[in-house]
Amino acid sequence: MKASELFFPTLREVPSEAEIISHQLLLRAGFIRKTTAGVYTYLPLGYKVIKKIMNIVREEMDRAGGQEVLMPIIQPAELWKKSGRWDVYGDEMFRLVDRHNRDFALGPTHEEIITTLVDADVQSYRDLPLLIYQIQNKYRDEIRPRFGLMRGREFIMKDLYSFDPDDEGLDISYHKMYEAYNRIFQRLSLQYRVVEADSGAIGGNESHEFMVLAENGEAEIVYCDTCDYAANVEKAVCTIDDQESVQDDILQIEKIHTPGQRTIQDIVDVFGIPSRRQVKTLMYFADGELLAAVLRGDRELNEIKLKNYLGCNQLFMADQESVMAVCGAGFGSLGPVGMKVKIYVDLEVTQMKNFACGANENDYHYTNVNLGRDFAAEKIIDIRTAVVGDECPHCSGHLQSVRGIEVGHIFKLGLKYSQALEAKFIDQKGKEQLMVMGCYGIGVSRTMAAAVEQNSDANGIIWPIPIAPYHVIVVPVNAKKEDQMNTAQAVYEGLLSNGIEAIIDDRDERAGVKFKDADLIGIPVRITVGPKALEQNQVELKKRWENNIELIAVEKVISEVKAIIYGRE
RNA sequence: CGGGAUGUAGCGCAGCUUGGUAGCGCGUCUGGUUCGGGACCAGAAGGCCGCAGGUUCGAAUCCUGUCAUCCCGACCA
Repeated sequence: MKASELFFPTLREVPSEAEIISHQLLLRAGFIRKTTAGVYTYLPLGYKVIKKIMNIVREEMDRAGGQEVLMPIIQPAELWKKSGRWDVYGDEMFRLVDRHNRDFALGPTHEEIITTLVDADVQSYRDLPLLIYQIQNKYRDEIRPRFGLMRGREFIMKDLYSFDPDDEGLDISYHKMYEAYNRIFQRLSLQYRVVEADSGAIGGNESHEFMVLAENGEAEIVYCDTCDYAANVEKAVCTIDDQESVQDDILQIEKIHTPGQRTIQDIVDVFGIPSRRQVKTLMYFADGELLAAVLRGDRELNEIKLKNYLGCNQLFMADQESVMAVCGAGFGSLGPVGMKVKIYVDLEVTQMKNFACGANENDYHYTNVNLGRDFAAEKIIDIRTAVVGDECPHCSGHLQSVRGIEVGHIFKLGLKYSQALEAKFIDQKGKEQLMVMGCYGIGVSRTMAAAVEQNSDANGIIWPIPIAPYHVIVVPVNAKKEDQMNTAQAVYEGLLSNGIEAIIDDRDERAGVKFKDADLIGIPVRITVGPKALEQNQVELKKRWENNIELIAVEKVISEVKAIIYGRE
């Protein structure tokens, strides 16, 4: 490709809307342009990267036994009503109405379509297992699209669905995908980590996320410093740390006057009771029912754990008025003693003795409160958010934390959709059975952003070779000098005929401009044809990720470049 | 949806407080000089001042509404 003909509008300045590095660089380097919030156009360079990622994904899906299809973006409401998700999915679904006033959605995911399809056309156990996938746009009207490609409302996703006759089959399919995903992210040359995950709204039991490690990642990952346990904080299990257990004698409960003191910190400041000797009481509505969650004063509630435990659809913090009406006190004075609603107590509270909490009466607290004696729990469960330093749930190690970008997520769905959509088959005994399903997603466009997030420097992007839009850029220092241009042209054509993807920067620009652009768009190998070296019949070779420049003979360029590209790939 | 901020030329910004008919840098175009890390000189094009309404002799500027974008929180590939 001639740079003079390539559409890659680079920007000198950072567009003000871009906050994180991948968004800034993809805009500046001319890979993407925003059409509207969370919706982007991929320009030639950007789309080349997307296609490379897609191809790696496709190869590995095929290798794992997947079969590629293409399902519709426009999906009829009936399917979603049948699965029960038309109402559950809520505002996140883009909805539209056709001329006959029928409801449709732009597909946010494809369980409904694929399950219906498989149900209609698969009747026998002989046809299972089936692994069906597609790479296609998904539509989710996110509450807050963000960070360019990182969280779009339209994005490119690979989604595979597995259908097996039984749980053992699902285990095999799940394992195949687990392995395939590892191969994919290794081939993409990304630093990533597989973590245990919450299965969220999609449902199901077992689930793993593939996280590309990056400071700007939206997800927090905790991992053990001794064993290989790693999990999304949303999921990370908290155990009781025996070291924390308080051995004191149980004391008499006391009510103290605490005028104007509302927060845990107030009680620390005024009474010197450390936050770990206090208990906080949070009020929530779970599908309309008010409840209290109680945990140690210095801990955070993990709403996902609570929600999963309750099995409710909606969980949100109660408002002050509702709380006042039921408890007779405001937020800062709540406590489990005398609480009139169900109390869910965090596991860790069982290790506490003689702690302080609100008295459910404004401006009063209790001290020396004890679980069991002073109040009863509806249930004692793990509902706190794991933090750095917690004991590992699998060994005696301790948890560390890093941030990551979720680029892949695999789920065991079980019977959730096959039940709702009646996806059945006839087993060997002639009996009708429900198919056991799994689903497996990779955010292709997000992966591109994640790759940039992980591979850049002050000058621009540094593409990993397997997904670089071009392998080599050939830069004649002065395109008007015939000898330089001729050599550059010869090198360029040699690369092309050897199957190497190359750009020749034939633009009548100063060398500095061409170097800046080459760095910005992140082409892995740069061949510079300049006057000094050319006298020796040499050219310069620079790897984007290194600072030094090598001089090599013109006739050796092809073999050198091949060694770099295929050596690293 | 709650909180915060911003909309002025392709990009980055000034002008707004104190109304008087729009400016700077970069980019673009033309000519010339240059030519190994975003050159220089000369000239030029390019603006519904987000949109609508109001106040005023007069609005980018003041008022009201509205739309859009971005950031923080709940959502997710």
